[in-house]
Amino acid sequence: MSRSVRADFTARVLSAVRRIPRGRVATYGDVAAIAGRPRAARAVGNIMRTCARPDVPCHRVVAAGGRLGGYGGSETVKRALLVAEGVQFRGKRLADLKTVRIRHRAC
DNA sequence: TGGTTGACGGTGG
DNA sequence: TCCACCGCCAACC
Repeated sequence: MSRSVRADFTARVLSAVRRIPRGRVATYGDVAAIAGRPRAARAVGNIMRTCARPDVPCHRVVAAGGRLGGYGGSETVKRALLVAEGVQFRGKRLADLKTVRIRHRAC
């Protein structure tokens, strides 16, 4: 049972990341919340690392505060991908997180 | 089955 | 604004 729950959580996480539109981003916490585990941001990072599937735009998932996070240490690549999608940066952080951040809570 | 790891979040100094 | 500590959760050995 627990395994099914985790598998479902993982599936929801992948699905949530896949739904992030181009030019937008989401924090690990947001993805975790959408998947049903608001406090599983760390687990989301692990899922991203273990799965790392091409159909999952993991580069659109950033850390809280507009920071990039890990991404294997090559944060430059991740930043370049986001910049290519129109996301503006201010140094190592997003220039406007609240603007590009997706909102799963519809108006 | 149990312990460790790690692409995090929030708070305090 | 930056660094360190603690808490949380899934994957891996």
